[in-house]
Amino acid sequence: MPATPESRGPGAVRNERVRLAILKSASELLMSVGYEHLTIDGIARRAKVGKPTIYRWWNSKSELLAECLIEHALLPEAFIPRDSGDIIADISEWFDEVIRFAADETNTALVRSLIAAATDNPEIATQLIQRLGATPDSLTGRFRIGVDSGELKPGTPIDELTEMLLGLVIYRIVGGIGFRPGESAVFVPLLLSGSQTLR
Amino acid sequence: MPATPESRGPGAVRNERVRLAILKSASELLMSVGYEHLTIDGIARRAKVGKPTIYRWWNSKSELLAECLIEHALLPEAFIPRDSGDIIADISEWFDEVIRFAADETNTALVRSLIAAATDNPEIATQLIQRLGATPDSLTGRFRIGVDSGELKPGTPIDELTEMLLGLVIYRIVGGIGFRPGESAVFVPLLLSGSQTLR
Amino acid sequence: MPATPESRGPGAVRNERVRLAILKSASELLMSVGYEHLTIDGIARRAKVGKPTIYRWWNSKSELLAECLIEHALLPEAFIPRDSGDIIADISEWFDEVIRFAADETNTALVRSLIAAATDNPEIATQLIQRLGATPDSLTGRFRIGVDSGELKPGTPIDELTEMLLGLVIYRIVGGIGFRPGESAVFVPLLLSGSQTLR
Amino acid sequence: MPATPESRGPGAVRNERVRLAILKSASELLMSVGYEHLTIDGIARRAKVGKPTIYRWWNSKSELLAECLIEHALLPEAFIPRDSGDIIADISEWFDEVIRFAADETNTALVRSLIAAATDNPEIATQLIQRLGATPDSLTGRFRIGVDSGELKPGTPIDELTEMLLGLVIYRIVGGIGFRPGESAVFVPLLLSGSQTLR
DNA sequence: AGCTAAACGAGACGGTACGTCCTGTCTTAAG
DNA sequence: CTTAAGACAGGACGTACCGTCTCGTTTAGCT
Repeated sequence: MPATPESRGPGAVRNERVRLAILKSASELLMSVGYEHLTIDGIARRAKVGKPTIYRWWNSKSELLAECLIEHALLPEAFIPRDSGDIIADISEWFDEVIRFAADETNTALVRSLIAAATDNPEIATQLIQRLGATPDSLTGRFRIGVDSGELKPGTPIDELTEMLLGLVIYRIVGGIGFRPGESAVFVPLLLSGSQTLR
Repeated sequence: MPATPESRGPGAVRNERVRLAILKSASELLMSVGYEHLTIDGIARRAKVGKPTIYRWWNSKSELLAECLIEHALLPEAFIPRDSGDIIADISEWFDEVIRFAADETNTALVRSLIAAATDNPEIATQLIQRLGATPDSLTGRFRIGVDSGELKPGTPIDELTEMLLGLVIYRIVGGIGFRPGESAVFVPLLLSGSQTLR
Repeated sequence: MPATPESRGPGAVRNERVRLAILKSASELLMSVGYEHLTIDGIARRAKVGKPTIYRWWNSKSELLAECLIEHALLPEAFIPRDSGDIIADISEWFDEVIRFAADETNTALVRSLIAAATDNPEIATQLIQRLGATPDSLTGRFRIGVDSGELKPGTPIDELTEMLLGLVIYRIVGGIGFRPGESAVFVPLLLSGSQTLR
Repeated sequence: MPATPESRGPGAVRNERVRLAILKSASELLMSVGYEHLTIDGIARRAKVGKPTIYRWWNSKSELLAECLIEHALLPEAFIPRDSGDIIADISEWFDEVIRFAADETNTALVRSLIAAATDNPEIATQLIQRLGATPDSLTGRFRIGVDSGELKPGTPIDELTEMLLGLVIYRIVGGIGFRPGESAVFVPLLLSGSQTLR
């Protein structure tokens, strides 16, 4: 059982270097072999760490991966829409960035792995969609701004818009469908047309 | 790959009873233990079949599951929208049916397992989304009818509408978010508002 | 169960070509892979024969090998001592021939395999020792002649002499010890000195 | 290959209890089912041990059996001739003891199994013949004493005498011939007559 | 010449064991 | 008390054979 950070007795303290080596190894292995073939043994070997050290701090592979996400060892950059005042343009730009990201097969394999992992750990699901855009300072936030500034009608269901957009991304990645450049021109107006105010 | 059915030389023929027993066992076990804990050994034991018999016909767990889907041993009923002439009502009804289905935790666990499986077998992805509604005689078809009958504007991006709707379903199931009854009243108009014709 | 030879009704008769192909394959495989790795599947494959055809006529691997020995498909030549009138010379010559045979590693491997097979089939043991020399027209026979002609004392235990000589050969082959050329000059006098008559 | 005992770094040390349980199980199973039906799975099950634990320390069934012999888990008692001053009597007594041992069908089955095993592992051959008598403190040794004390002629080929005697034993056991009580009276004088000194 | 039953090739099948890999727990020695 | 190393029980992996069982096809004797 891990000691609580505060009232610590004698003895060595948790070694941060070790913790980071484990997160790094886990991330690298996930990217190279995928979730199915990711093993604790492999992570321990690569991190030059004893297996029990991993089990001491994490209860499962997916818990470890969740921490990788939280620590930005995986998916280091998030996708944040600009605020130019033109919501269609900004969301389209966000979408194009996602398309560019997904054009790299390594990235889609990684996200697929994370979706598989999310399947048995809600924390990973949460982290993953936040990283893709479901946060107050990303997609959701931009929609909020749109409502507040009058670009979008009052009462526009912001969370639902976000969910449909991210759902689409996940759908395409799981389905192995890929994106065509320029698709933002189809999706974004389709989704927002009913919510825009007439100017 | 074994000989094609037509040009058969000598030798015993594939035993259909055995094939069905395996599909049945695989389906039942997937539902009861989930993809992570689904084992070939377990399937063989439950089907009272030798392990090599499974490997003779399928190369992997996921290939076997794909055939389960194709043979309707898994997700036996599909979701097919009605055509009442009112597309909002029909799609909402479809959505409500999905919500009812997802209200059962067993079902969401099953779909989650299938999404995990789809992660390393595109065939499963294809089958899964078809079963949920991405076919010409289901969601996609109903949108098509809507366009043909004039309910929806000409040029409405039918496939994209389908993808967003199914993406949303997958998003919610992966994320473990669940649905609230009546949500169709939010999503369906949101999605279709821009595509409807004025009457 | 094969029909009794007498009361045969209609129907195809046992195919001699097939029988010989099986014996040949079994012999060749035994020589190339050894008893441990000899498989019925392999024999059937090599003989281009169905497995049940083998099981129809033989109940076990070792039974099949026994027939290989009987049919001289294995160890085709036997070791037969000459009768020059000088028993020491003749038995030594026999021994030297055995040494020459055992100098070939393939042969010792084969005999080792046969000893292993003899371990669970007495028929193979019988055939093997007969082929090496335990028959009335081989080693045993030559000893008999020696007694009859007065070279050896009356009452000399012929079978026991044979057993010790063959036992030695088996001992050396099992033990992987091998023979040194000229060893007959040690063994044969050692064994026979007490049984010779004074001339 | 695990680290040499001296230069040990960290890590749990080999568990002796486990090692002995495996040797014991292997020995018992060999005696009860024979070499042909001896399985690693069975040994592991009976020893309540994981299969990989066996493979960690032994590369094959026969290597494991060799260690059983070395550790006296198999054939615990050796056959050691007395030294009464009368070599014929002593070797005959040794032989009678072997006959008594071979009268038990369990024992001959065991030795047959070991001969089969020796067939693909020279170490087993070595151990087996040592246990039967080919050591300086057993049969070979008694012959040596005979030479030194003048009972046997100087230059008597000691090793060859041993080989013929043990070869005979193996011959009989492989051939399933068995011994008749009192046979020592035939064999021992036959073998030694030419080597005895006249007193 | 036609019939029929056996033998045959091919190969599916239920099983058992293989030897490997991984899991999660444990033990040891070093710091 | 933490850590690296690694032994351990357990269990699933995917493969190789076993011996039995269908299949269709071929073949040889009998009618």
